[in-house]
Amino acid sequence: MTSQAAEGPETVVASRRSKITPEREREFFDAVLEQIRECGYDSVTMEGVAASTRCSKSTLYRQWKTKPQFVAAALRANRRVRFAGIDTGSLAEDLRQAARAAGDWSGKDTRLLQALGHAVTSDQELAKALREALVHPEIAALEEMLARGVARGEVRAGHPALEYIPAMMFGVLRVRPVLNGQYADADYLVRFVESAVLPALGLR
Amino acid sequence: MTSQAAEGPETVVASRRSKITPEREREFFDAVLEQIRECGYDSVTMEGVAASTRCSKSTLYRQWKTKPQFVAAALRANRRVRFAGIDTGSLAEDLRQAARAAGDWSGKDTRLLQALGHAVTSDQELAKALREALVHPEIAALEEMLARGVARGEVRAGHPALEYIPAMMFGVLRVRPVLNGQYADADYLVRFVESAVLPALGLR
DNA sequence: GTGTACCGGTACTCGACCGTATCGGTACAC
DNA sequence: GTGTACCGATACGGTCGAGTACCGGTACAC
Repeated sequence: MTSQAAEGPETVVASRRSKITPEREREFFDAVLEQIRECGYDSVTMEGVAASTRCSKSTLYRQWKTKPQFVAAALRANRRVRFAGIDTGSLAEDLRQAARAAGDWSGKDTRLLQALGHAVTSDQELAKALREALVHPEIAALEEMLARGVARGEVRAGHPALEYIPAMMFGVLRVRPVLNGQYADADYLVRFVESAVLPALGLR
Repeated sequence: MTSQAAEGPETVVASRRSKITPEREREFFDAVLEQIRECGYDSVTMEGVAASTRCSKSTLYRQWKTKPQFVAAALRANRRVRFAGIDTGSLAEDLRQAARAAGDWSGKDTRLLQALGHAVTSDQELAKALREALVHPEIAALEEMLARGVARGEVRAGHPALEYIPAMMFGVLRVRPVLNGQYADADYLVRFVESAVLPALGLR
């Protein structure tokens, strides 16, 4: 519904939806994601989002049929690879930089992932959106790093630890709050890379 | 209210609450935890628990004042150390057995942790109960293993990876579903210990 | 047998939110 | 300037669950 293409006589549809600019849309998306982080998925209401963005509930329902669809759209719009473009020529340094980059976003992303973690078990589209927005891109970037390291001969191909590096990075990021009561910051993650990830790979 | 002590003339209060036996209580607790795993914390209703255990809402509210208190009580009653008593005399083998034990409970605990993960941010008592039921005991057991390994000289005291082992184990357990779409079973975790944890500690 | 305390059932109030409908206002198209 | 389409506001009916109140039944104490 966001932009039900075709069928418009000949003028492009985009010109019709005059009011909701992409910037305005971002406000809606930012608002809903922030409310999810703060109150959890279930507690987020369309009314709340409407109120906090000073728009009307009708406006939201005109654009998105249901809450999960709305949230999924927000996630897709939020897609962005945290550590894309990291390529220092050294796997160890790549991983350190990835850790730093992840640490800078840790709080926001962790809370979002946590808040949505259960909702996705009951909504396929939401699950897909979450994976494509917050999980897959980062995993793919990590795997590329590792592949480059292998290609350069820094790590033997088929090294058993390779398979677990993404899970380790993500996992530590994810559970630190519940273990230590604080989000994993860049320092913590870099030290983790130095102390556990690199040794596991036989690096350094 | 569960047992508002004192003041009873002289007969012990326990004899007064004749009907709800400890076994019956366990039914309530099991039911609510199961519903949390399935539907998430927010979606669990006292009505639902009452219905599924064929008791009255009044009965639940007589024992526990609010939903979070009820859930917290259920968690406390559920406390149990998954890998207590593991002590093979070898750190590597201890960790392997811990991985196996964790894998056997992976699905249940992971779902519970996930479902409650966000609710705890808004209820202190619930957070404490969750930590004491599912997190701290396991962490403590892990740290004991590690301490024994250090004491036996298998790992140098102050080894930098030591600090991260619990987070690694828990983290991998926790994020596997979102990365691979399946819970971490015993095999996966044992291979993880072999491939990443032990090498990180310089073992094996 | 009598009393008591708690159980299970039902009905209730109250508040929150969903999703819809209605309406006046306004930017933009032409 | 006129028309149109969408915005924001508000109001409404419907649902659902929290928590409370009441009530009849029953196990157990004595």
